[in-house]
Amino acid sequence: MQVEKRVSRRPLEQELVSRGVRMTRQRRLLVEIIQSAAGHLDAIALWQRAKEQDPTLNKVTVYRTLGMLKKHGLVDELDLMHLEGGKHYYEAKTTRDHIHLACTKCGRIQEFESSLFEKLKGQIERERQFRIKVVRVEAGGLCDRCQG
Amino acid sequence: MQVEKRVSRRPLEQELVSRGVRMTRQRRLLVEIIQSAAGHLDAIALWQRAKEQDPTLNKVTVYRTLGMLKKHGLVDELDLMHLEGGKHYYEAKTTRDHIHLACTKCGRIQEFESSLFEKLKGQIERERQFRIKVVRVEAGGLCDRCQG
DNA sequence: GTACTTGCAAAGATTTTGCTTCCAA
DNA sequence: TTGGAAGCAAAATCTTTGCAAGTAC
Repeated sequence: MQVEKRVSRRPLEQELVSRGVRMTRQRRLLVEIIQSAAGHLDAIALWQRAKEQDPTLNKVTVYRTLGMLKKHGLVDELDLMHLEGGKHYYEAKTTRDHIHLACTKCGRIQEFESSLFEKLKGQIERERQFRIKVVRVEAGGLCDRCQG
Repeated sequence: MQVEKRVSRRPLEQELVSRGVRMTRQRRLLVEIIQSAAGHLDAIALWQRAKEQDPTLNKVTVYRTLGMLKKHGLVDELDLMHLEGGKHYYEAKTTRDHIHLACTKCGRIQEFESSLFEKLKGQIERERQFRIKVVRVEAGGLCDRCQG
């Protein structure tokens, strides 16, 4: 199996600096919010939080920063089964991939880690000679609380 | 493990009729294209194919028909890692879920079936008491042809 | 100083909605 | 016949682009 490239555990800001990315006031703020966010943020939610601290920060800057982070593989982009519209959600990439379970009734998002998932990735890389850079697993259905 | 609800192997049209869905000329055509399509179609591509046979068919009807099929669980909605924009792709739902591998270099989409994937779904349902209605696995990376 | 980044406005892409007319059952 | 579906136009939602002014290194 391919050795998975690990994302540094250092804060995103340090990671970016070490990659030669210019750190602006705006990027510092956005990156800090993404890192400390409890849940999954979409671009507009991120923008709204950022504006509390920097009211001049433009929405476009949010999209550009997210694009930059995505290009560097430092955030994962999620759809969460499009529970509400076609927007995307972002989370800082951790060392271990996880599965998102989206309840179609209450909207709750759970995360799930599994060694089976790791094995599945290994199987894909081996059997198809496919080098996985990013993988997304999302399930929609009813969570334990929402069943009959 | 939960017993998976199986989609009938009958053509989509029959399936819809048996569910009491009104079959119009437009729906018959769209459903036939989706079923016989080789790859994964987005709404506009589906519309363009449909217009060849029925030039009056409106784009909105395509969106509404896809929404109806999705609601009935008869198609899967995919993003294919947003290789080209934010659109969605659709495929007729088969009895067995599969994983989509999207090559970020050449754009090729491969499908991958695995008993590990089935096991993983079982694990999720068991350990989280989560009743999976739809699940989507998409991996982005380099396919065998695009490495080295 | 210079190349990269931001803000602003505008455009682009995709999908949804309101309403009238039409048609399948 | 009658409730649901289609067509049309317009709007809503999410994201990207062009360009002038600003800023990190």
